[in-house]
Amino acid sequence: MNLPQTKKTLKRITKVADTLKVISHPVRLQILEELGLNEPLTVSDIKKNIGIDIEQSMLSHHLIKMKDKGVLVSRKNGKFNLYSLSDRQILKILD
Amino acid sequence: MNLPQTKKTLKRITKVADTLKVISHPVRLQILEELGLNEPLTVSDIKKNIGIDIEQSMLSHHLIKMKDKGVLVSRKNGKFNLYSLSDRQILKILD
DNA sequence: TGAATAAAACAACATATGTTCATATATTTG
DNA sequence: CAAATATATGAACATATGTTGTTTTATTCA
Repeated sequence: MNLPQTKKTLKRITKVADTLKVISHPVRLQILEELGLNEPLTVSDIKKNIGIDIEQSMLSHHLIKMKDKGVLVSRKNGKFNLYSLSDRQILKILD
Repeated sequence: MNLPQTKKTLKRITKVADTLKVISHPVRLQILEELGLNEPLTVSDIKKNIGIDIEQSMLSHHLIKMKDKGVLVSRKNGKFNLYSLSDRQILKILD
């Protein structure tokens, strides 16, 4: 393999770094994977679905951080908060 | 886009997380990009080539961390240390 | 209305990470 | 051999991040 490459600006590279940084965590990757299979999902559904047992508040923190960085989006529906991927391209990284 | 996905084991996901974590830094991404264009490179070449002005020891730290996590490999040639990517697939992430 | 549910917010702390600076090691070369 | 060059190592510190536990806020529903 030999990808053609244009050099990226520092700004663009910093953006990539920020995105990677916020998903570089086992729980967060599992959240992404879960949303890759089924989208959108409520916080409680994600809690149920991902393999790990995790505190509600911890999960909420993870979700909000990823939302802050633009990896996830959410919309409210009654008392539920539905999360989804803002760009499914990110799933490629899981390989 | 709709990628077919098999759920990954926690171990595998943790491995991915570790790899992403160690490259989630603007300088490190630029190192990868540089090695993507021209490989292998000495530490001093990398220092010259990447856009940012960076301390020698800092650069060394970055390189060694990425090497520790298996992202880079290095071999010695005289007083030079030649670094290269251990898997060029990683370059895909830069997009 | 008040209990129950869903989720966010906040505070406190521990650990990890990035950074700087100073020093050490290895190799080449005059 | 001494000086110069290339790179790694290590200590010290600041900042960022993950984690836990507790408390709010919003919403539904009996």
